[in-house]
Amino acid sequence: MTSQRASFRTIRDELSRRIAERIWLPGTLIPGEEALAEEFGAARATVNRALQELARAGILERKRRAGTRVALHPVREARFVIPRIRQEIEGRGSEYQYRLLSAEETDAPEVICARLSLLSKSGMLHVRCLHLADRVPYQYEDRWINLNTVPDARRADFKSMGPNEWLVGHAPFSNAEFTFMAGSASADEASLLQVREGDPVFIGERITWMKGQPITLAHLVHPSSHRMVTHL
Amino acid sequence: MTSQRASFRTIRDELSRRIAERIWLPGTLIPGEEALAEEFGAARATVNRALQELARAGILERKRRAGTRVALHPVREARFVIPRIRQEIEGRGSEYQYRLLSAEETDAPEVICARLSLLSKSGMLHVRCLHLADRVPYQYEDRWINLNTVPDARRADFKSMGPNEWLVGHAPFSNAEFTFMAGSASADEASLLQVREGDPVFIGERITWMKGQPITLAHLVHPSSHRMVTHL
DNA sequence: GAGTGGTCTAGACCACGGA
DNA sequence: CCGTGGTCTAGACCACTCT
Repeated sequence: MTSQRASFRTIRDELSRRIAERIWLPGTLIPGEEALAEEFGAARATVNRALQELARAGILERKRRAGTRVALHPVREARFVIPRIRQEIEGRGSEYQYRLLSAEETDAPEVICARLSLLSKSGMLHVRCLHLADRVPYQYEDRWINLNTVPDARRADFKSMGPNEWLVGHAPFSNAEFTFMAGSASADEASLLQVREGDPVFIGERITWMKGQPITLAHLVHPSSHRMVTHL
Repeated sequence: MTSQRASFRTIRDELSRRIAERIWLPGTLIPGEEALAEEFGAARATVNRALQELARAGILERKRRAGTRVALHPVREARFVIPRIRQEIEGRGSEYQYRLLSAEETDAPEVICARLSLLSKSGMLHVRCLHLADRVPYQYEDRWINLNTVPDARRADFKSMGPNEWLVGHAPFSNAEFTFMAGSASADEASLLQVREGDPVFIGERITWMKGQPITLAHLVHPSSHRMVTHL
């Protein structure tokens, strides 16, 4: 018996409760949309929306003809926000500062070409900069921008605005890959981040594409005090 | 002119295209649902679904009365799968091995209590184990389980099954926090992971709750060769 | 108050894929 | 084949919020 008026939210939460409280065990075939619609006194479309949300969250598995089952091996996903460095820092109430270290058009080394699946190593813009929070080094950014895809970047002024900030405003991406890892600070990175050489660093790498054309590869290095936190 | 038959997918993609190709610039107020429905020859509900998906993805911002705008500061999110270690390793075609190092009921140290907001330090199960891929250390797991929330864990046998595997089957969580960071291998961790003491390690920490009750805190340490990858 | 998005309904047809 | 989920429609009412 559910006293609440029908709504995809209440239905979703009630079904979610039945799964969490193990009334429906993993692997159980749950009633069809029609049956649930009748039970909750709702339209099938409403039940459908509730079920789709749970399926998207990974706690239900739906197949035509076979029906809907409680996921046996819930492949749960979490989300993390793709931070824009200025917002990230200012959002915590810290003062954001930016320092351009270098920006030059040059040939890309082998590693970079390979990482971006580039045929030609020319027409690349190499930008290095530092982001600070409350005057303390927060992130060192080493970025390659593909001028063949984003020719406008040649005229961009990275003295006052970080390349990420410029890119979100001028070159939207359709596709991205994020990699996170741990590494050791090189001599350069150490002096910029004010840590000792060889100290652990948290590294994020992003590659973005627009319709299959690589836009940019960003190598983002944080001191080991950095935390990347997300909730589910 | 859109030649495709109306469907929330085609509408979504077409709107997405207009934004990506800067036909609608960030901040633009786009036509209302009714108008779009007419343009695409679809019902308003169909347009609504397309718009909702784009809003959820962060590229549109919708407000009642104010209409729908192209997001100025697209707060984009990416998803990552919460891996179950066995699947993660076997999914790459590697052989999974598991080794229990210790499991004992003991008082939790201050740090752990604080992290879990626990009032009492008793009734905690401390489990340490190692996960290997192709006989190479892959992850060292140091976990605290709250027996007050999950009393059944006392009778669990962690000799053949990792605590994560046991928990997903016996104690679903309603809420979780994930933290990722870089650190240095302690002497213990170094010998277990077969790296040198002080070498960088990639650390993941998860805390899970069931209805506000803390279930477990897992501290997961990977050698620095580890990569966490996700796409958008 | 009024305009916009948010949700629900009843009915319909379609597509997939298991039996 | 045919039952199940996937999607669409036309219409309706509601909720929020800007003016």
